[in-house]
Amino acid sequence: MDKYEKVFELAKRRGFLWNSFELYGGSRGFYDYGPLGSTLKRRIEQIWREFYVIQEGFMEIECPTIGIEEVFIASGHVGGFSDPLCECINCSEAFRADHLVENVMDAAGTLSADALTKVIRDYEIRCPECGGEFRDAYEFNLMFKTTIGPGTGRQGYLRPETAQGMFVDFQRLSRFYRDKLPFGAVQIGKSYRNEIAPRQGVIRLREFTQAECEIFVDPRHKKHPNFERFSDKELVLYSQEAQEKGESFRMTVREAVKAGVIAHEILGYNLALTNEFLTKIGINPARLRFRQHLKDEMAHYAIDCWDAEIETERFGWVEMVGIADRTDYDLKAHARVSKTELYVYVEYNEPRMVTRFAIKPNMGKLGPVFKGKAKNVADALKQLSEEELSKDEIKVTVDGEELTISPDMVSFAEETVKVSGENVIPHVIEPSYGIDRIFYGTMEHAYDEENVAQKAAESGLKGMEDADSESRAVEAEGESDAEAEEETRLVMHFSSAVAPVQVAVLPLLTRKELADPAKEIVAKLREKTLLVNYDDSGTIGRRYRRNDEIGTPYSITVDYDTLEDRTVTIRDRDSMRQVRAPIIGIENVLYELIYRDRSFESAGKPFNF
RNA sequence: GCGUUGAUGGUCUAGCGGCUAUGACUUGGGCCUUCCAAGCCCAAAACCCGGGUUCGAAUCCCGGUCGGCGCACCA
Repeated sequence: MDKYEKVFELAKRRGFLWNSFELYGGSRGFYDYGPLGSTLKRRIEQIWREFYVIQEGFMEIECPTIGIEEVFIASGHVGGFSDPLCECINCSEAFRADHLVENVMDAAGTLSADALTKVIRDYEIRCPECGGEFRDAYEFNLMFKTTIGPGTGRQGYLRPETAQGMFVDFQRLSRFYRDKLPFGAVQIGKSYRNEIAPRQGVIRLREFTQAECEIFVDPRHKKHPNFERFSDKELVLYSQEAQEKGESFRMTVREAVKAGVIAHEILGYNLALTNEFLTKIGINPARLRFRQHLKDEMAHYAIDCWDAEIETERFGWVEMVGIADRTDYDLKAHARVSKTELYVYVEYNEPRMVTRFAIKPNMGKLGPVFKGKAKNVADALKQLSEEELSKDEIKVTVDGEELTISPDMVSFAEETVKVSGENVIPHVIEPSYGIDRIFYGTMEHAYDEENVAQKAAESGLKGMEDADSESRAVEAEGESDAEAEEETRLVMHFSSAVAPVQVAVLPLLTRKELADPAKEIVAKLREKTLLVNYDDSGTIGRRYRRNDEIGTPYSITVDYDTLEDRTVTIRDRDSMRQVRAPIIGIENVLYELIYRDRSFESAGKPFNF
């Protein structure tokens, strides 16, 4: 069993992840989040909100998961989010049609499926596997199609990314932020891609959750006002150059921007922010790096793009977050298709006096002469130079017809006007998070198997060595060849910021006199909105193990001393140490342990070590 | 999508033509005055789906679904 299998086994068993539609045999590319999984995922998302919405101030919006066709025509997904495929008649192997004709054609990637079919026929291209002939090439679009409304309805698509919603709402957002750059918006939600072959569990799904942020910035000033916050932060960078050598390096954000490794401050700031986020939710910083997209891998419109990748045991380095400078590509595309200008008016610090050549066609005279064409004539006149306008007979060409205009029909002059600003199409900086992958990464990086005896010795726990040697003696008597099996415990080292259960409350024995105070404590903790698990089933050791497995950071145990002095023990998951603390105020102590980084030793008097 | 390989309680697994399908862990109820799996009593729980061969199929054959791996794909 490799780590992926172990993590999945635990995830399934403990209610983190289940295959969807299992009752009916399942369907690839879909997963259910179980009770603990949903909670863990929501807590990850909530921390994301704290970063982007609360700290950065990019408000959250929510758009439909179904989009109308125009949106994806503009975004390029209708035309470009597909690949031309071609299958062999003989062996049914599928190939990229454009790859097949690459050797005989230039720009094969731009050809339609029909054109590709023709090229394949003309050049008699055969299957590289078996030499068979090919069927016609066809486009396989990765978007789920649907119909809006009854009958033939209107063509709709399930969104393949949440980003388009922010672009489509650009004008409203700009207004909301009082037309002042920079501003941004985020969206957390489901997106859909009809993957040809989903694999690797939750790494590639057909329905998945994205957390995307679109930051609209002034293209001329890509400095970050708060750059100092992270400028001295060291990141592990795997730049284009570094990839050639195959070795990543550490560098501060400031240096990286200065050296041109990272394109600009805003991108650098956002890389550091992502680093902060991933580390906070429990990604191992030693297995986290930022990889720059290679030139041919980057979208043609992007200036620079970095993926936050984490190392997993089975899949190697996996992309978790993409952080790109998408320039003005998206806004321009939507402007073109919607025939609406999308820009922000940016005022100058000082109004500028601009001298320009102004042409004023005299519509009162042009109108009667040219009737319906007058407007076009006026437009044509505006294109002329001063020299051409100074002639006795001015000639313009309208709809292929050469017309002569007398000089009194148009006036022109140099004029000086005050210009106080200009229209700017913002550039978009986009951090885009794959929540499901991050969820898996959090699980894998939290997963650990520990030798209990060793752990107990490290933490200086009393009484456990005895128990251990006793059991060994029993085994040795029973079976001569039995190796003294070392006890291991499965433990999820979730950060208490994301742990789906924060405190377990355990009566030492299932007896009313212990259960009552335990339930009292549960109520107090819940009042502090802590996530509490009450568990009275099985021996105390078993319950500690159970909670280790789901990553509960703290366990409170009620024993018979509790009845004497109203104190309980608090156990720390990672060290397995315990302290004794009074029930009064226990909810505040736990709250501080979880949210205020209070040290465990300060929570009470040492117990059993 | 192609090839390959697998699918047995919640989990891992034995069985590979023949009565009520193996075992472990887990789980539920109870016992237990004391803190880190394997204490005691009791209980619950499985042959992926559909066809075929056969007197008889978890077991053999075919198809499907799902999982692993390889190829292809991954805006």
